Amino acid sequence: MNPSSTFPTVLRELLRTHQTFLSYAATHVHTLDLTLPQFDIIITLGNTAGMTFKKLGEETLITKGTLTGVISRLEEKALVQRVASETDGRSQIVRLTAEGESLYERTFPEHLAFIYRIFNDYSQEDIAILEAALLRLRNAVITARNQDGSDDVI
Amino acid sequence: MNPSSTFPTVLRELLRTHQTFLSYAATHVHTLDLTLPQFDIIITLGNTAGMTFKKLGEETLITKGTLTGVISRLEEKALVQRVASETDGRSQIVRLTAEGESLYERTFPEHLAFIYRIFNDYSQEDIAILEAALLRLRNAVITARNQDGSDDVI
DNA sequence: AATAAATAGTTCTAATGCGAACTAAATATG
DNA sequence: CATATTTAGTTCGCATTAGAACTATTTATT
Repeated sequence: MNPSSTFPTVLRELLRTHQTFLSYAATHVHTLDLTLPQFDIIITLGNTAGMTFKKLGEETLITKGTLTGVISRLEEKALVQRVASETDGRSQIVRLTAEGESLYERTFPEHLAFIYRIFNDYSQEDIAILEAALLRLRNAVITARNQDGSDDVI
Repeated sequence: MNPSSTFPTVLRELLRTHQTFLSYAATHVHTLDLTLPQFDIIITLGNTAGMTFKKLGEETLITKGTLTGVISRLEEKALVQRVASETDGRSQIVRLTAEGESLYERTFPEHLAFIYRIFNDYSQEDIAILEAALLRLRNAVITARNQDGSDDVI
């Protein structure tokens, strides 16, 4: 339809929106001297007793290879700590230190307020529409992927 | 609403959808021995007489610092070339080599077909709704950013 | 014209990001 | 029980990614 667009327009819009949002979120997080993935870990661990790398990766969408490095840097900042799992010798539990908890308590509310400012003009229904549109697109991608001649349908 | 979610749910969904789409697109592009940004450059330059780094960055959403490296790797693969601009001594024109053109001609249609498979079940109206939802979100982020006590409203 | 400010690319640093290979531990299977 | 397979994290290689500092050139200002 639009010969000048490289990806179909709607997908380019997805990338653009994603990028704009990340850049917005980063402006707040960087004031805390943290990267976006690092802060994502902090708020994911907030109000929990900690979780395994596997669970943490699933929650934050960070792959395990990357996660090792992110956690190590947070450990150097003394915001999280690794604890060996008592039930599974392979597992490490990651949890906030006292300092990490304190950071979380102090910054999460303002972060949430910062993010929610985006939705000032949204009604509950507007948000539902947006979320449904995104979910549908994601499911459409998954469907396309699974039709890709491969049999690994999960 | 959902206390276990770190970012508001809808934004987490944006990240998830974005990631799922990129991963899908990459499965095709990697068969060409190219990264996603590299292929993005190829298809952006396809059917053009080339463009400056600045324009190319705007089209592909790749920042200039990153772009230098991506273009250099494509140049090593002999798919693009840098040509000094005749009108502006600061500018470089990037354009496809004959080999790059050939790659583009050969792979772009199949890439498009691969991508369009996502929208198999979408009507034109569905796509319009999705695009409008994404655009609205992006504009909402931009609005929030510009209200951030800063005056740099563009 | 001379200087100041803006622009185009490059270079650099630190941190993801993905995928593959690797180690150690747990589970499945015989 | 012994072996094979799976799983959890780590490590490594390569390529982005953003952002800041830098160079060369162009445009604005006076």
